[in-house]
Amino acid sequence: MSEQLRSIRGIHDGLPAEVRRWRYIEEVAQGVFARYGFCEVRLPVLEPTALFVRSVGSNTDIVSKEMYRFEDQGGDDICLRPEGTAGSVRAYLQAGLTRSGAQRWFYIGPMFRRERPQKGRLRQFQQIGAEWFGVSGPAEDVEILAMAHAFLDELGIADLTLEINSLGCPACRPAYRDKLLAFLKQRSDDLCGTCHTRMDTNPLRVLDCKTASCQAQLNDAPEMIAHLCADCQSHFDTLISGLQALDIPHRINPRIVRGLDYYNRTAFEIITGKLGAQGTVLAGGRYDGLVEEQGGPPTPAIGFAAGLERLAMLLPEIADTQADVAVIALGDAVSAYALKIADQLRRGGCRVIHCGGGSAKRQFKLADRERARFVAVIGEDEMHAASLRLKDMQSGEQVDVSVQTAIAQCRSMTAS
RNA sequence: GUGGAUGUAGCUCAAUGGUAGAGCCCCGGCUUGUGAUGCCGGUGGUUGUGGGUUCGAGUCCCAUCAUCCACCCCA
Repeated sequence: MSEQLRSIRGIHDGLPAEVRRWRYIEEVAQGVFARYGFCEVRLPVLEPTALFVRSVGSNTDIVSKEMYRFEDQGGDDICLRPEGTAGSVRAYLQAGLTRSGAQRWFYIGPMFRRERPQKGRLRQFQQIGAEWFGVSGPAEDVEILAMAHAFLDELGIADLTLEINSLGCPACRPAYRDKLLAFLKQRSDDLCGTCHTRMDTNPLRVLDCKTASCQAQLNDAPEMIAHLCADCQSHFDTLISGLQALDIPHRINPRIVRGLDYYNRTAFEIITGKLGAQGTVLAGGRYDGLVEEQGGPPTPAIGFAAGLERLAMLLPEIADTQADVAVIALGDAVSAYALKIADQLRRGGCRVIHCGGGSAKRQFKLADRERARFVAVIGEDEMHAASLRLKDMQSGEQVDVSVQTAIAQCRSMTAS
C-alpha cells in the first residue's frame, strides 16, 4: 500500500459515481447547445507550445509557469493544452473556414495546468467550451450568454450569479490603462506586494485584489467601464438591454478582469459561493483580435468555458442504474441454460446481472445488494420446463413464466 | 511557488511513551431452492515513507511524500 503506484498529483480518476454526474452534464450541454446551432468539435490535447505563447500570452501564469511542456523524440516543443480557445482558433484557420460563414463550435475535454491542487482546482480538469467565430454584434454576445444561462439553468444549479463587464478595445484601453496606472502609482505605498508586481505585469488585476487594505485604496479607482470609446459603449449598452429583454439576471462588475491576454470588450463570469475560493464555474468573453493574431483575416469571435468538475460538485449524487433482472442458477447442471436465459433477457432489452452460481442464499444476497427489480431463479425443474421462476423482489411474489413473458414483465415494470 | 491542517484495516474513527481496537463494508455459516432485520464466525495493518530520541514510538523530534484548505492564479 505504501509503495502502491498512485495517479499523478492533482490528476484524479473518474470513478462511476463521478462519471454519472459528468455524463449528465455533458448530455444537458449537448442538448442545449444544439438548440443554439452549435456543433461539437474534438481537438488535439497536444499542441505546439508556440500556439499558447502567442495566443494566451507569454506573460500569463498559465503559459509562463503552468504548462506541461516538453520536447518530444523528434525535438518538437509541444505541450498539453492548458485551455481550449487557442486550439479552436488554430483549427478554424487550418481548416480554411474563414470564408465559410459563422462557425458555432463546442467541445468537451481535458485541459492541463500544473498548479497547486485545491478544492475545485485540478491539474487535469475538463472544460465544456463554446466558441463562435465571425460574429461581432452585441446580439451574439447576448445569445451566447443566454446559452450559458440556459445550460446552467437546465442543470438545475441554484444560486449562481452572472457578472459582466467590458474590457474595452485597442482604441480605448491603452488610455484607460495609463490613467489607472497613474492612480495606482499615487497610492503605491499602501498597496500589497503582489499588487506591485501586478502593476508591471497586468495593472487591471490590481482591481480585484482580495487584500482588504488594497481594496480600501481602490474605492474611487477609475474603471474601464467609465472610459469606453463610443463603439464599445454602445456595444455594451445593447448587450445589457438584451440581457434585460431575456430576463437573464446579471450584475455589472467593473472589477472583472480576465487573465488571458486575448479578451476584449465583453467579459463575464458565472460564480457560485459554494466552492470556496474557486467559485468561478463558467467564464468567457470576446476575443476579436485573436484570429488575426494567429495569421488569419480579421475575425471577431466570442466564447466561454465551464469547468466540468466544478459543476459536478454542485450536483447531487446520481443514483446508479439498477438491474432489471438478476439471474440465479441453482446447481452446475443448469449453468449453461442460465447463461442462455441471461443472454435472451438482454437481447430482449433488459439490464441483467448474472449472480455466478453458488448457494441460493449467496446469490439472493447479491441480487439484493445490486437492487435488482426481479430475480430469475433457474434450477433443474425450470430447465426441463423451458421456463424460469420470476420473483418480484419488492412484493416477494414469484411465478413460473417463459423468457418472453419475463421480458414483457420486466419492461412494463421498469418502463414507468 | 508560499503558508496552515491532516495521514492508523477497503471506509469512518479509537488507542495516559508499555501486547494496535471498534463500527460499517467484504467473505462464510445459522440443516443444503429464496434476499433486506437478527445471531455466530472469518479475512484484512511493517500505524504514509525514511531517519532520530528512548530499555521501549501509532504516540516525542527532523525530513520527505500525499491529501485537504488558503494565498497566487483560474474553469
